[in-house]
Amino acid sequence: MKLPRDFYARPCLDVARALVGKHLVHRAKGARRVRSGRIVEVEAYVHEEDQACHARFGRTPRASLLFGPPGHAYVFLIYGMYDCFNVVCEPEHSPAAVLVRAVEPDPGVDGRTDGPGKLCRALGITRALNGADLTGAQIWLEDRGEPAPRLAATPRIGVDYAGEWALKPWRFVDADSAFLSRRLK
DNA sequence: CAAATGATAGGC
DNA sequence: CCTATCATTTGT
Repeated sequence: MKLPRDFYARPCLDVARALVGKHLVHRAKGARRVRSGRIVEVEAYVHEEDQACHARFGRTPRASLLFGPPGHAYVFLIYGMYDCFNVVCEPEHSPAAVLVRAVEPDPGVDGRTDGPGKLCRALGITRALNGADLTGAQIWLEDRGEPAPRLAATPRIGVDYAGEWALKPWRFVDADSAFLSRRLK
């Protein structure tokens, strides 16, 4: 079942934990098949005070989506060549998002999906989807009724510049997955 | 370990 | 305007 808007209108850390084990599904415009994967790794980015969050500079043009209503895609370009897919959560005016860092590819998906840039490439997710409604027909998340995974939490990857915020254990993974962007310690 | 590659934000 | 930086990936 497709996750409803209510799912996203909760505290970011709750949404992040709940997303592990759900499936990210993309139907490219005009495509007859979807490309999807089971989420095994996410990170939470929580409010302006979180010095790793794009909302730390306030409501800039790029970050404005984070301040908008929940249940929308936030896709940005990183290092000039990779897209990163995020889910906007929490009520309007409360900037927060969950970055999807790795999925286990569902059948029919080509290419690796064990990293935020790689999964976007393999699923065909680009900045054209920035702002897309996740309750729509283009891109969404769904619960396939599978058992909840065993979760582990670690600090977030690649945010060393964020000082004490870099130490928060806000990366959540399926501890039993072989498709993580990095091994668990 | 360093290159690739371009949008973004803050500073001047 | 100018440029350092960046929620990464890949190859040496």
